[in-house]
Amino acid sequence: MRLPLRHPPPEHDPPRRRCAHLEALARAAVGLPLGAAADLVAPGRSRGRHGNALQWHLGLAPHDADARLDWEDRIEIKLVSVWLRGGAVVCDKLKVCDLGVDPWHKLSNVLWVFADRLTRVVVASRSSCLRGDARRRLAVSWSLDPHFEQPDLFVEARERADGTAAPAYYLSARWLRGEGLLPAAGPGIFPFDSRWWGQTRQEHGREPLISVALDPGGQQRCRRCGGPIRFSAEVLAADGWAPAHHGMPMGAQCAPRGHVVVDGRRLLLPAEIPPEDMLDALEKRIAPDAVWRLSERIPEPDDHLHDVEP
DNA sequence: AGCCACCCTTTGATGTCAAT
DNA sequence: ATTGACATCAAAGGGTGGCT
Repeated sequence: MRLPLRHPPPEHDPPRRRCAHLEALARAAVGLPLGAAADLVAPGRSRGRHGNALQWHLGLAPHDADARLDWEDRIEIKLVSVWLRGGAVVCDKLKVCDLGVDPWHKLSNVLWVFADRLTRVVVASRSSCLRGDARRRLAVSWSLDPHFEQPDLFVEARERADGTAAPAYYLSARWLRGEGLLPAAGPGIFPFDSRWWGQTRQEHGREPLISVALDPGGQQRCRRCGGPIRFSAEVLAADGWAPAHHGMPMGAQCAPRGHVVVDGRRLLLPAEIPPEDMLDALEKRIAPDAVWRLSERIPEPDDHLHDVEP
């Protein structure tokens, strides 16, 4: 059920906020797999676990929902899952905040971080400030009928048996595409087959494990346990990834899981982290106490450039 | 016992093609 | 050329399963 917005749009542009430290971290995050950190900071299938993992990598505490902006109360950080459909990059609608919080403030200065839906590897980041025409375009949502006129910012309430609801602000997927925020198709963004993913996860109770195919020929040794992995070379060539069959012997980590291979040549590797560290994290070949944190590997600049208008 | 930054089903839009 | 049956595709929106 869609409801009217509670907060009217602002009539003036918000100040533009930036932080050189956050920008450096965002640049370095491209190519970073979030799965290993998610296992560390969030329980198995909790919602938003990869967003929590990103916050942790940026040096923040995995945050709870409140009205303050994530980064020094100046910049909101939003993780958006993306995948390839029909050759184009797409995403889902995105929750902004609960109905009690002003969404215009949340969206005033945002660092968007995009992660591939299949691999949970960060593929791009960009900053936005809701100013000028962008602000006026979104402000139109205030006067549109929430049901019939498809506003890009809307309130959605969930009817429950007891009549209560937890309404929240959402941004439409159309808005992210229309504003040109989504990254272009390129390395690291794979097609996603939600049917196969959902079925496989249901069969095994957990998300499938990823292996990187360095030789696209159709079989290789598992780098976690040494067991054989087989997959269709044709599917790998066509889609960049393929369902995989892990034969015996199988290690304790591999046995209870479904398996996927992704084409190593189509991965997006990080610029500031050694590729072998990236592959260790992507394939979950890393002990919980050894998971490295991006913020500890990226030096903090002396000047965060808070007061400079770019 | 609630809760929910997911993901699947439904619905509507668009494309294809053969019969008039 | 026009129409309608049928197939295919993507966006909307809400239910549900596993979490705290």
